[in-house]
Amino acid sequence: MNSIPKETTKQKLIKSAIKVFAENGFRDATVRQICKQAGAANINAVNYYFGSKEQLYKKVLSMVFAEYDQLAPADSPDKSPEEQLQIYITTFCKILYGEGIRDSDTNAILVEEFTRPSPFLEEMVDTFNRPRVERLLKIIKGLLGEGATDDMARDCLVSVSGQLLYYSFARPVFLRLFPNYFTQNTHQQWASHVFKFTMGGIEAYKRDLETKGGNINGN
Amino acid sequence: MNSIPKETTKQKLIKSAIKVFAENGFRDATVRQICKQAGAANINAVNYYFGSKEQLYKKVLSMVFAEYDQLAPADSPDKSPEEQLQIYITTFCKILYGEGIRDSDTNAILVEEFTRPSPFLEEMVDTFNRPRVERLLKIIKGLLGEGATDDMARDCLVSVSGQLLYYSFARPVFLRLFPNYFTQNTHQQWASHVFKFTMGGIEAYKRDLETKGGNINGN
DNA sequence: GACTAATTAATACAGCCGTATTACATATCA
DNA sequence: TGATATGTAATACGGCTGTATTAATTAGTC
Repeated sequence: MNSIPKETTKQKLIKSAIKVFAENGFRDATVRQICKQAGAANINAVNYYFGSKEQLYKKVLSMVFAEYDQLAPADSPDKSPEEQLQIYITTFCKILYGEGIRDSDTNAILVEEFTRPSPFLEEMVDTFNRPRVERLLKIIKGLLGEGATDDMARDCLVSVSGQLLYYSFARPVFLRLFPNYFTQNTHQQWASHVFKFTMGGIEAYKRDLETKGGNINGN
Repeated sequence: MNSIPKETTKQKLIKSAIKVFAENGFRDATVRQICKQAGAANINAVNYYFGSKEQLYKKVLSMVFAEYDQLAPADSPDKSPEEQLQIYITTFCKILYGEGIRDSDTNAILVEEFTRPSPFLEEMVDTFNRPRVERLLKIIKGLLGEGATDDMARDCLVSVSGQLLYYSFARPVFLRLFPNYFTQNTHQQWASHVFKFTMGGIEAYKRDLETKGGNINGN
């Protein structure tokens, strides 16, 4: 009894759905394809277990976001802002590009959702992204030091996010330009570059703040 | 005679196609929608003038890339590397986010192509992106100074591109996090931030190169 | 005007889509 | 065992897709 934790049809469907949604996006993925890839499951399986294609997608989406959330860096208020930033960047690179900067299905779903959002995105952003963003904003503001404005911190945050997400979004183009990159570089290397580069960018603001004193016109 | 430069049906179809492809992507755009939006044009119009939906898309794509290429910053070898970088960043921000950081149809098509490439992307990259990338690589290498490796320049290039492209890719998420941003900020402000931040990042490498001397292990 | 080419319009068609319906098989448990 | 819930399978349906075909209309040229 309880011999093999046999994978249920429902689980197989979700697994298959992640793959098919990743490859084709929500609109172009078909329930027939999902059922077929899930094994012997009949065309009707998606509607039987999830009600509709849309509800299955919502299920998959929340799982993907939750998975990312679980991997997100833990809060470590005892460490210095610099260390916290480093942890943040490193962890994020590992999440996105871990195991040899590979294509990941969950990543593809997130990219699709970012660029062509479904009605569920806003809810996901509020639940998962916002808390992390606010934490990172605080870290960056701490690094900028006295006189730093919220706008400065936000711009620097975008600079960090842009660097971190670049390969997620522009991989095909980048691969055409630098075909060997992913065979020769690891996500750790990229993390260490982003950290160094970002600290340099923040330093530039700090120097400005120090020389200009309380000057309010940052830009 | 020659009174009004009346817009031909073909032109109207292309205009309409840009809009519909931008809104729905190649796969989900329908020729019926394109023809309808082009005015009185019949369902058959796309096939009559372009042969197929795919060939119309290819036409649109090459026009979009060509338009971007035309707007790209001109080479200015008389200027300092720093000025050249600034021109590059400023011009690019204007291309992507000009006229008040708005959504642009051509931009949406490019994003779709970047994240879910069609068979035509590689050709486009070779023709349009590669020359600009190589030019920017040289500028960055010049800024990094002696001892800079190609890999360093490439990483810095990605840092710049990531910052420049962020809003193109992640606009919906960003808007949810900072709803007022685009009403209060201009592309010039973003350009000046990216330039400052990037120069800081490059400075960080320079400092390393100077203190470490000929040390080959950059990271 | 008359003939021809170019364009526009109206349908037709096969194919795929998500979903609903119905029938069948297999567990569950009194 | 037999009744009942649960899962699986086969098929049907209306709707939309890209494209092809055919007919009607317009523009251009002698």
